[in-house]
Amino acid sequence: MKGVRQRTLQELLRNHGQMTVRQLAERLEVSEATIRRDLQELQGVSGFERMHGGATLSDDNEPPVMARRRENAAAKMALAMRAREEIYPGATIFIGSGSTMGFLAECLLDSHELTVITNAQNVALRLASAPGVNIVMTGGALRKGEMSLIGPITEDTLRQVPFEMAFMSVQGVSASAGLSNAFAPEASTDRVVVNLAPRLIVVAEAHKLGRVAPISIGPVSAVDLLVTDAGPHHEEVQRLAAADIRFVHPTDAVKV
Amino acid sequence: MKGVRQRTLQELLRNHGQMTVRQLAERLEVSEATIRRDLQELQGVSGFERMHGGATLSDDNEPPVMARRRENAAAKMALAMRAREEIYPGATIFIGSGSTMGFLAECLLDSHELTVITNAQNVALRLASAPGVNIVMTGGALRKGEMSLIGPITEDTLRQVPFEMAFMSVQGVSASAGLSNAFAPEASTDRVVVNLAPRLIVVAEAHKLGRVAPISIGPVSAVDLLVTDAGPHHEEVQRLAAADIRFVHPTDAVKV
DNA sequence: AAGAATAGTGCATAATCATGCATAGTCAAG
DNA sequence: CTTGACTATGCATGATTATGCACTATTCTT
Repeated sequence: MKGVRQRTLQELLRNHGQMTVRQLAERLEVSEATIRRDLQELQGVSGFERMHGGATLSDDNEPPVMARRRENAAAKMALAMRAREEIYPGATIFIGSGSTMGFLAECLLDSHELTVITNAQNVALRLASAPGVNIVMTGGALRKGEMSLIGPITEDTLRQVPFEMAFMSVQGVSASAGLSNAFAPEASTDRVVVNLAPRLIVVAEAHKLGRVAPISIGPVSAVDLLVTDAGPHHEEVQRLAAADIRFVHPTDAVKV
Repeated sequence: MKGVRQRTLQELLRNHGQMTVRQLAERLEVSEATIRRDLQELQGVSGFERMHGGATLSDDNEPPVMARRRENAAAKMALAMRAREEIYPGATIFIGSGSTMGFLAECLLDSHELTVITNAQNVALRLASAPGVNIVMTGGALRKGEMSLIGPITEDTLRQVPFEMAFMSVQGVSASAGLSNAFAPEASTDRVVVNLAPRLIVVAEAHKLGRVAPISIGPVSAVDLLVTDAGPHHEEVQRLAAADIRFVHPTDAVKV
């Protein structure tokens, strides 16, 4: 029954656009638990999104980075707002790609006399409506999922445009393995940023601490400030603290 | 129900343009507190703005280039479709900025093995959902109204990335004064494109023929093909024909 | 500046979710 | 057939999340 039911489920979703778990359970004459299991299995297979209460069709041409915007939005915004405090008027800063950096852009909408260099489309688009912000984009190949520009052209541009500090988010931050990312060409660009940044500020949600992605970007010692929502009891935070990394928490700053 | 409701909420806003918290609460059958929480979460996600009493679509920060999209859409699309015919599989092309170029991007969504170099955000965004199209953006300063990248960085990038043909639209095309644009920094970038393009295809609506904008971009002799919807009786068309410019009409090609 | 309307917040409750376990099918080998 | 391994499903449970209500803070109106 399973296969047939799941096929029907997708059909229903396509026709209705959105349905609650209850509706699906009634319509398909199975328990809600089963519907939930089905939805979990079909995650990512067929263009719909799971959400509390039900599921809805997802814009199929919406890049993943935009979808990730909705995940954990509050936490990301808190991190972004804390990161913003490091920026002073008149600064020239680099902002990397990722949904958290999109939130940072959001925080900067009413800045004055700020110059932002970025390789991220979502950042540039957001800031396009900020009258007081000057935007410079790096060139490069467009990585569609992330809406970021990467590759040799990006790196060349970065070397031509000096900046005072760089904000970036990464897949993994580990005291032993350093900063890491999953996708090689992107990691190469990130490495250039790490090398060029006079001051490097890494923003990482708690679950990224201790994680190690395939490609190394640089040592943790390159990090001048780590903005995270992991509490001081988090064991990776303690290891990072031992490695002399300064980190701050969204609500209160802690210097170690 | 949260997710489903929030999707509906966005739908409602898009349709009504503006709604009070109370209206939304009644329509969605939840308390006003819930609506407020929803609105807070959706802040910035889908172009609406929160305000005292409710929420309204925010179209004020819509860049002019997006607004111009709606003007004369049919004619622009016709021009874009004609321009597309010049593109062959495997080509590497440059596409400039402007709303007409946005339509050209639209036409290319299901191309295969195409590499597009562009300095226009609207073009890049549109093509981001085209699986068969490789996108390279030039770097540069973001000109917010046009959503285009201009300046020395853009020009440097252009010199580094060879392309086979360039599509651009300009403010003025005149047999005597050549190609012209209104904004100096942008014109400088355009001039580089004109110089670098092995084959230059200019797309111009009828009202641009004969017009002369303040800054010259290059001579008409640089144009390899002019795509326009002006009929052969148009007097500037006749002058251009006399200057040995090939031009084509959206529906039928005319070689002069 | 005062009053009214709207917004934000903490908390108790209700809804939804994930998971373990038992049962009922399903299929293949004997 | 029958047996046994495997899968699917429903139900119950504890955990998580969402919501409404009451209250306080803020913002608008006059």
